[in-house]
Parts: sequence; C-alpha cells; structure tokens
Amino acid sequence: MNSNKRPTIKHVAKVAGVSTQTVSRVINERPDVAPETRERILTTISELGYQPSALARSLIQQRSYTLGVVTAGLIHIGPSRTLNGITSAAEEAGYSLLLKGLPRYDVEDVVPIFQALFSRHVDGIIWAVPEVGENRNWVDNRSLNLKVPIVYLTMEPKQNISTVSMDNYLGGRMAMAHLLEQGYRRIGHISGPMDWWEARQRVAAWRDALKEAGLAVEDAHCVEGNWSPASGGLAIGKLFAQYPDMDAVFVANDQMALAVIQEACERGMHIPEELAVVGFDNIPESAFFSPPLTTIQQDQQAMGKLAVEETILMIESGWEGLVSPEPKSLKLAPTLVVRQSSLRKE
Amino acid sequence: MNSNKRPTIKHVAKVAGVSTQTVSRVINERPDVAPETRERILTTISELGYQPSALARSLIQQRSYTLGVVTAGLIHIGPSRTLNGITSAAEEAGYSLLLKGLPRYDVEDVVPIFQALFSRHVDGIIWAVPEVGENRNWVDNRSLNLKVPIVYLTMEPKQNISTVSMDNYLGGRMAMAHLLEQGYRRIGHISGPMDWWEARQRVAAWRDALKEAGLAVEDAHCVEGNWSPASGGLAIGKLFAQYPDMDAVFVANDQMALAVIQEACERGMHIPEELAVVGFDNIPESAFFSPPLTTIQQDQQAMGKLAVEETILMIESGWEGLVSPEPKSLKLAPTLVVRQSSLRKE
DNA sequence: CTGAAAGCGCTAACAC
DNA sequence: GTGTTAGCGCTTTCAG
Repeated sequence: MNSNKRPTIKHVAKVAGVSTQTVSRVINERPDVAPETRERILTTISELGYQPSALARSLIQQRSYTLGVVTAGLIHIGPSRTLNGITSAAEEAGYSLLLKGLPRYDVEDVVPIFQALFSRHVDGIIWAVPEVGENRNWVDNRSLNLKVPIVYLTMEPKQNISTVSMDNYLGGRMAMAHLLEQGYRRIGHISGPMDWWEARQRVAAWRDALKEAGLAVEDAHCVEGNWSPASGGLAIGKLFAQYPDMDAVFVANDQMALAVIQEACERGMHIPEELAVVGFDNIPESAFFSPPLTTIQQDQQAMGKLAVEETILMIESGWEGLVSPEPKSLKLAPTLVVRQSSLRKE
Repeated sequence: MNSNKRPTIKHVAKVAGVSTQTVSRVINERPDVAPETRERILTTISELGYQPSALARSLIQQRSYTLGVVTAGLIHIGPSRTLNGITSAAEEAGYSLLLKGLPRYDVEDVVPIFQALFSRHVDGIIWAVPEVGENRNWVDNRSLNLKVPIVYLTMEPKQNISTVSMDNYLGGRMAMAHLLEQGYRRIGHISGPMDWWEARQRVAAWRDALKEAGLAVEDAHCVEGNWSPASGGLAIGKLFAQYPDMDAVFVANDQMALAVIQEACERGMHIPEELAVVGFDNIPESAFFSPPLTTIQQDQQAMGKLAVEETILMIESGWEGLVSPEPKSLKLAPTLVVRQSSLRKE
C-alpha cells in the first residue's frame, strides 16, 4: 500500500482530495480552513505518515531555523558544557544546530567554515571558540559584512560585534579577595597559557589585587602553565624555587591546582597551613581533592544558553548589517566556592 | 555594485553569459566544459562571491551529506570525547552534522527527534546515547523500517542493527586480571548505576574474574554508585563495613575512585598497601591523584570516528532497509594504564 | 560542448 | 474557504 518513498505534500493533497495549498495551510495551522477539511487532511497525514520537509520550507522562506555552532576543544569540560547549554536552549527555541568542530584553536582560514555554514542557510552563528593568540584577527574584516548575525563567545569585547563571556577578571578578583581576606599576603600565581585571553584576565586580576592591597607584584611570582595537570606540577616547582616564602597560590584552573596539591603533599607540606590554594573552574573532582579545593565556579551552560538567546534575538528582530539591536558585550559573573584548601585555621 | 542578496547560480549565468547548467557543470567539476568557458565562469563566481546552496542541492539530489547526531550527557567527559571524534571524522568525510541533545538519558518519546532529523533529510543517524534503563525498547519497532541507516553507540549488541561500543566487559576483565596478578584476592567492586549497560558489563567482569580464579563472589562485596565522586565516597564506606578484610577494589569510574582514595586517606589507610584501587576511564586528573590511579583507558574519540565511518559506509553502499551491508556489532578494546594505586610492593 | 525544459517539496500572492 | 500560478536555487534529462 505505502509507496517506498516518503510521502510529499502532493500525495497528501491527492489522497485527501484537496490542493497542496490547503494541506500547507493545515500544516502551518492557519485558521482559514474548514474544520471538516482540516480533519480529513490531518487524518490523511497521519495515515500516510507524512512529514513536511524543512529543507524545502527553508528554501522558499529563506529561513532555516538553524544555527551554526563552531566549537573547538570539545574534549575539555568547559567547551562541552557550553555546547550542552547551547543544545538545550536551541531545542527550546525551536532551532536546529549545525555543528562544526575546529581541529585547533588557532584556525587561520575561517572562510571554508563560513561557506559550509552559509551554504546550508544558517540563520545565525555562534562562534564558541575561546580567544587564543591571533584567532580573532579576521573578525574585523569579515564579520561586519556578513549576512547573518554572529555571537562570539569567550573573548575580549570589541566594537560592533556581539560577545558573551564569563567575567574572568572578576573571577580572579574574587579568588584573590578571598585569599587576602583570609590573611594571606604572599600570594603566587600559576597562569594558563598567556596567549589565551582568559588566562591573561586571570593574571591581571592577580596583579591588580596585589597592587590594590599595597603588596609587591613580582614577575617571578607568576609562572605560566598550559592548563594540564602536568604543567601545574612543573609550575609549582618553579614557584617554590622563585618565591620560597609564598604562603598561598592562585592557580588558573583546577586541573593544575590538583597537581599543585599533589606536589606540595610530596614535599611534605600541609595545605592550607603552609600553602593555601585556590583554583578555577570547579570541576566535579575538586570537592574530593585532599584537601577539597576552593575554586571559582563558572556556569558555562548558562553562557551557551545566553549566546543562543542573543543570536535568536538578533535574528528575529530583523537583523540587517549591524542595524537593529546594538551589538552587546555580555558578561556572566562566576561564583566563589570555598573549601578547605584556602581556610586559615583560627 | 553588488546586490544585497546573496548571488545565485542565475546571477552567475547571466553575468558570465552562459546558461545555469553550464555554471552547474563548472561547480560540479564536470569535464565537458570548454576550458575557456570554465575560466570565465570561475572568474565570475569569485567576483560575485557566489556560493552554491547546499539546501537546493540536497532537495533535488535527495541527498544532504548531513548526519544526524543524537547525544545526551554532554557535560560529562565521555560523551563529549565521543562527539569530538564524530565531528572530526565527519569533517574529514565531507559530511555536516545536525546535533540534537537529549535532556535525559531515558527519553521515552523518540518520534519527534526522528521527525526533526528526517525533515532535514539527514542521510544517516548516529545515536550516541548510552543504553540506560529501557531507553532501547523502541529500537525493534522503529528502526527496522526507517529510511536511513542508524548506528547505535554504547549498547548491548542486538540483531539487525549496527552498534559500536567500547568493550566494557573486556576492560573490567583487564582491571581484574591486573589485580589478581598483583596478588590481591579479596577484591570488592563499586559499580555504576545498575540500569546502565556499561555498569552491568563491568560488574559481570568483576564477578566472572573472581569466579574463574576460584574465589568467592558475594553480593555484599559489590556496592552501587551513581558515577559521581560523592557516591563513591558513600559506597566505599559501605564496602568497608560489609567487607572488612577487602584488600583491593575495582571502581567503575575514576571520579568515584578519587573519592575512594580520599576516604581511605581520611581513615588513615595506605594505598595500595592496605587497599589497592583500580578505576575506569583515565580522566586527565587520575595521573595526579595521591597515589596516581591505575585505570582502564577507553578511546571514545576513536569510537565516534568508527561510528561515522560505519554510518557513511552504510549510506554509500546504497543502504535500503537492512539489505546491503549486514548490520555489524563493533567493539573497541580499552587498555590498562598501570599506576601506583594498584602496585603491590616487593 | 552547451542550452531548454522540467521538477525536487514547499509556500507567497493572488484569484475565485 | 479553497485553488491556481509562480518560483526558492539547484540538477537532471534530453536536444542540439
């Protein structure tokens, strides 16, 4: 009975004895169809298992209800949390997602990426790749004359484009404020790779907090890591050598902080008595380090969600060039999670 | 000069003074175009910044070069690693990805998911959701008469469908073999949630390994966790009570194993002297636990890659119903990573 | 080698 | 209320 191919609107129309236009009206829930006709068509639709083609619809409406998402570093927890926020928010808003993963952070040639996205008529783009090195250089030239809105995640706010980021500087300040409040005064820093915007923000927070507290800031008190636990171990070793009377360390992520704890332990040092440690990220494991790690929590899912909402807002307000909604730079505030690794005993 | 709208094949044809077909031939790199004409058209294309519409092409060719990917639990490292493998493999094969994230593992009503995917004419589907509870019940009824091939990840192999999974049973056996070889004989187990297929496989491996070694298997020697570190802490507490002379424990994931180490440490126990620990997953942190954790490494990126390759194989071999390539059940072997947490001192 | 006509599945605009 | 016509941007015949 059923043909092998998927039924089209034509099949439905023929079987129900109406024109395709009427079927179209029913599908799109237009009011101007006789209740009786509507019933008949709905029955036919479910009998045939008919399903409208979003492709054909996109073609004629010049609107795909699809967002392009560009990510990198999905193996890390941060980017995947963000993506998770994006998927659920898009679902909720009735948008589909076209996903592209970059093999590296510093992809130089973005043209093919955009082409792939545009050729599938995405209505908007979420550039969920953190700012690293020169990987935002192309933004000025390209993005201003694109036909669809783009929202950039995790980057230094810029004129004329929309960005959504965690406030890494604020997070760093919260970590430092906490340590200072606990009475620590000789605070070192292990940073992320300095070509990362996020890493630089956290370093700046460390520096400014010390300065504002009237404490000396020395280059030798800050060592660069690469986010990996191994690099954290190396960094703390250096720091012990360069800053022997350090009493606390602000570490730019939890993975490196774990290695710091581990290395301190191996040297027979007690945390937090001899060295207080504050991390960044609040990975699920950090509550179970020995001692549990004080850290800065960032809600990356919320960031993804916000990015989707912004993009859709730009789309639906009839975005054209950079007319309607002014480009915004949104920042989300992280929160401080206090655990034992930073608590000065009475 | 440039019109506001994106140029179409018609514009190119008009400007180049040829018919749209000829432009089409050039785009698709057909040989039967005069070199001179081809040059002129290529020039026009780049002058106009023309870009073919994949949408229109998909519509007429009934082929979208797009894969639907359904995931769940992206906030966890496993699923996102898998997705990362999928994105890079798809990119390489020239396929786009339509991403759907499920809000939970046990989504009952999969019909809307498939509808959304089909309405966008995906050529194949990768169901990257682990088997949990009853969430594969629908497979029999539906999948057999779908119009596109599906590959299911992380599930018990089943007749007539294609699956790709890590060999969790093998992984469990490797963990157990290692502990037995080190001389441990009273080995407990902390499992994942028993409604997860992966958790059951690991339990079965624990059980079978003990049995085959001629050791007693008691229900009280296995406690169920829920993958979270917190649950691991609870579970090891129970296990200490129910199995006081336990000398080793195989923990179903690294996060729970971390809490085990932490709890043992708090009770003043030494690892591995008084309790050997083996985990599962090899998260980046586990090399930096105190002591570093012996664990089972699974290459989830490879799994994602394999799933893409299988799906495309089915698509391109002219899949119809379940005719051409027989459904396969592929399994990937994990590897053992030995660290200090399980090494019996001489 | 190149072009004309038809149509993928759908909807906008207009008739009746 | 409902049908007709046209066309989204492309490719597939089939002529020449």
